[in-house]
Amino acid sequence: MPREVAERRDAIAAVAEVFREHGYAGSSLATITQQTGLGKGSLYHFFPNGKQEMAVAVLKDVSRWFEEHVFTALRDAGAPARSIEHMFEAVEAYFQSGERICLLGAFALGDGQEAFEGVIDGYFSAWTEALAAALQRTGFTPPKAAEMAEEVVVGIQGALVLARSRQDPQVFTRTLQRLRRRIPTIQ
Amino acid sequence: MPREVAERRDAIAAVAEVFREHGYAGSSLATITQQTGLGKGSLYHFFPNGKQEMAVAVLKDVSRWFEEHVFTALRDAGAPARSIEHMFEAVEAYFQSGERICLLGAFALGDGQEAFEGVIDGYFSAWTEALAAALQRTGFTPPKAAEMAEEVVVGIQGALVLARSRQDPQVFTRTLQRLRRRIPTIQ
DNA sequence: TATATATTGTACTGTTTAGTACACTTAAAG
DNA sequence: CTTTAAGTGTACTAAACAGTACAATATATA
Repeated sequence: MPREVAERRDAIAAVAEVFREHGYAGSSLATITQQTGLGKGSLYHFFPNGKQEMAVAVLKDVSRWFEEHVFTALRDAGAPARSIEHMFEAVEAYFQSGERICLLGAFALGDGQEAFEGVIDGYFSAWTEALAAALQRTGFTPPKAAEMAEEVVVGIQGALVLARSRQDPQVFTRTLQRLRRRIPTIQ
Repeated sequence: MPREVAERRDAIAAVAEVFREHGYAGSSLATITQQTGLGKGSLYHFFPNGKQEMAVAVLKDVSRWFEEHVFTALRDAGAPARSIEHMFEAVEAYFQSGERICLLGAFALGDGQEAFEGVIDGYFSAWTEALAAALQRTGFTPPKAAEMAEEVVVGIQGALVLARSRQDPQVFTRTLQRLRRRIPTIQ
């Protein structure tokens, strides 16, 4: 009866899209099976603890992606200006120029499942601190670098909220441009 | 059997708190009755179309509050700098210095119920445009005023996301201070 | 080909879901 | 005191819910 054999990795990516569209509480098992093509058998095979485990896996997966593709470069010793510009490009690509929301931000504002808190906090902490470190290496004092890092992460999250609210992705791309301009040491 | 008689206005405020805590899909009728103390009889008396009507009423109520207490003053002819400073104070009070989230932002990122889109878009449009008008009256050119208005609203929403994510309300108050400083014409 | 392990469909369970129906109670007005 | 309308509790329904159990199938290794 099974047509294809899937991997947990693919399952996570597929489930992520469902959560992105309907939120955590709004994604029923029925919705997830339909939209991913994975049956309950597969889902509970990969995620024995059910929906909550799916969500944690998805959030950790997003977090890991940013760690690998963005944060690590920001922390690296060389070329801070370049790693910051790379961050902006990666962010623009990841959020599809404002058409995609941030799952971690959405879950933070949504139902406050305690199980998600750690991952969400870790994600934003890692981002802010890695960016602050890079800004410091471009010449800013530690407090100024921390302030600017917070401003950038805040701006990105806020732009995603507004882009989705007004159904206007350009709010996001405009904001990224504005934030870039605000960092003189990377021009 | 009924102890007290309530009004629709009180019901909206009570239901709003439930949505704020659990999100739309995460708020079951059982949760709502428990947390508000209103029985199903009362709820369906005030909101005959059920949960969706409750949510629309709540969102419109928040929107109306901002219209009355913030946007109108921004659009008024006189004292733009004062109305902008008043906006920052009202916003800080309304969101309880970062401990409260924005329901409209949360619903925008959550399950994309089509019924909410209009209210959400209207809220953010009204805010951005009213603020831009006030900024223009302090001396900025129309495009510069529009850009700054967007920056402020984006910043506020992003700060609410981060404050909740990191369980650190000070992200919000810090951001408000930073945004204030960025508008030289109101100092 | 034989065996072991990973993966999957399906039928099932008990609970929770949103929403309905309606009798009842309260508060206000005459 | 009576009448009316607004507000309320409770019992109910049918559908949807998360999760379980398990036999059947696929894949890999030997």
